[in-house]
Amino acid sequence: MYRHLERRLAHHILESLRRRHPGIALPNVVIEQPPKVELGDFAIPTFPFAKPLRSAPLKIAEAIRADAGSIEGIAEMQVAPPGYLNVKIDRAWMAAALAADQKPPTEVPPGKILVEHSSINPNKAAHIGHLRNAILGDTFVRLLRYAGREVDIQNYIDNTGVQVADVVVGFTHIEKKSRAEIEALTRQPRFDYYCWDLYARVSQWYEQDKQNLQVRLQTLHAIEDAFSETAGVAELISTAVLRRHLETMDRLDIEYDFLPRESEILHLHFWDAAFTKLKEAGVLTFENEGKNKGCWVMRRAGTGKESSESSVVQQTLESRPIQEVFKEYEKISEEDQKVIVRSNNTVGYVGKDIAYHMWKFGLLGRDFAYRKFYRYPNQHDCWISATEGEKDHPHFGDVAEIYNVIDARQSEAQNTVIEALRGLGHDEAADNYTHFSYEMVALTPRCAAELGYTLSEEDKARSYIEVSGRKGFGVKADDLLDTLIASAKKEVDSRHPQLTDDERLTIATQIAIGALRYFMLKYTKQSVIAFDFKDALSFEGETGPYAQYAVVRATSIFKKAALDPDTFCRDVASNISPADLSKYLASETANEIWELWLTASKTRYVVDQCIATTEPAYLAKHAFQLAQLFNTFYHRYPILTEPDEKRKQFLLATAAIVRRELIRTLAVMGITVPPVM
RNA sequence: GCGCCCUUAGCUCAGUUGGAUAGAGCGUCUGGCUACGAACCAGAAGGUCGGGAGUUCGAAUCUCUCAGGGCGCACCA
Repeated sequence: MYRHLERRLAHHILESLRRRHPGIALPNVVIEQPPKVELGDFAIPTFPFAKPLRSAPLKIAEAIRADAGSIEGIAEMQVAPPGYLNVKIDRAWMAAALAADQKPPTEVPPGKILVEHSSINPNKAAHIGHLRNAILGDTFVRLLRYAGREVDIQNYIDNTGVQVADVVVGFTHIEKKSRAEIEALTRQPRFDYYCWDLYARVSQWYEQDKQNLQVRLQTLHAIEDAFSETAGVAELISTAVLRRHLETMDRLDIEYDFLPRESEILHLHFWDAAFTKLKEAGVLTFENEGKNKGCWVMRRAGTGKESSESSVVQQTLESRPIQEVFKEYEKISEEDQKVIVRSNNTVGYVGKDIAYHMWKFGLLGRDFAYRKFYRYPNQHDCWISATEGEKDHPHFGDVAEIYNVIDARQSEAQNTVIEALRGLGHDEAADNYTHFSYEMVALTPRCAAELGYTLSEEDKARSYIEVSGRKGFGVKADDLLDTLIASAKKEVDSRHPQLTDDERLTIATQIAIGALRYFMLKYTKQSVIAFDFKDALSFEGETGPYAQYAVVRATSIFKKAALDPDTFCRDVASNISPADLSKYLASETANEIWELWLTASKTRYVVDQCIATTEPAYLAKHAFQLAQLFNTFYHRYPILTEPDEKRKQFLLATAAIVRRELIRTLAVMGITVPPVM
């Protein structure tokens, strides 16, 4: 409703200016927030209009005000020096709309969206870096769904790469385990932890003797042959670890719809189909000389295509033979080449990714086979790719837009895939391809020391240290969750000894997840998170539990009043007359409470902003702001002891609406609220 | 060397398309619980927004430049 009103206002102002000054090109109407609520709810700077209209900002503001007439939902406009038009919302009107939970009609763009996130190598336990990815991705999915979009969630599984090969080497060459022994191990709890340690040992083993790297190459090669014994072992291990990843993420209420695997991209010959098209379109060129001799290469993204393009134009104008110019244009300098097909005819990661993304947009002409892989406790099925699958399955792929939640280090590879699509003539697909890029999670030197790693003097001076799966250096996702739950449990135990242990554990788990998810969302994507247990385990201040606590407080008011907060909330619109809303919100002293209503009305506005900027952190800020305003309100206005019955109803309504919006906001972040805490 | 990102309070970070007195959390200090639960609230101290130049009525925000830091730039994924 807030967003709706803002748009209506912008439109109205622009129209009125156009009427007054026909034929003059006008800049966009900027609408922002005045620094204080007393001044108004929207502020329109009129400076940008001064030049085109040849008039003073204050005069323009005055003219707009005079022309405005009445706008539904707007109470009044005031001109403020040096050149603002401050607009006040009709508080009772807005509050009534919010109380009735009115949602203005919005047009949902057509087409399905595919969000790819997590994509953890299935060779070891998930760590905090993977948590950031999954939480960002899952929250973005929830944002899109809140906005009414249809979304498929995919988790790409690289089950034939070096990382899986390394663990296979560990089992078969270092531990010399038989297939049966490995199979028995996969049934042990937290098999992924076992692999975590083994993976680190394999890396050491390679370092001990470079000859050992030969084993890796052989293993890698053997895995690609679907019928080999090694491929069977790799499949066994990667599937078991994958299952563990799904379990870990399910603890955070993160689910997937489909798990496309690299093995199927290989075995179903996705690449062959893509390769043909890429050659035809001239995206790939064959190198006859230089260091990439015998390879099929393409131009690396962002490597000066524009300059060569303009030089082509230049040279064409000089009327050189077109073939010669074309040849020069095609020629990519060695350092700008990205090898897609190696000289031994095997295809690299980027090539497979191009094929996979053609499939995503329905441009490949091939499809996976599907079978059910994992059923969540809520009965939702997660499907996995297969060479031969089940007859009935959901339709995946062939979508209108995609978002790939992948860390910033891979942006060049991502852009190369986008350029490949563009080179194939699929500009629309390329435009609808978003690399949802975020920075990594590192450890503070203190945290690293706590984990028992000895640091160099250089490392100690850094503000953060990168985690390394290869060194087994990092914080495992399940360990962090366990620590968080134990820490929350201790608090809950002391606060609610009357509850059963099960109840306390459930509450502690909700708090732990709230803390973790909020922690991962409060930082903007481009900020490297320097992880520290002290910050992550905090339940005070700008944290998830702070926001959860605000809801619990609101709930407890209704409990004490013997009211059901949800039904009360539903009936608010009919229980309180617009006259009363107006009376209690319009007075000069009501600014504080109005600010609470106003903020509560912005949930959808913030959601749209998060989607448009692919930045979920704004939602975390919104939740915190709402909780903070509510806590102040809670402290300042005792509700149950309010003698004026009508005012009491109004205060209860305020609590009910804020509670509703806060619960919704937290839900989009994947955070639930316990009944008590 | 080329490309992308970052530099805001003691620490960790916000600051939407340039707009009114640059904000929050933590930490420090001072207060507030016989309660709609203090996982909270009120208050104080703390900033030449890395340096410099430019564009603009107006710059933390845009441009250039310098300094410092991070990450990419494999016939790895």
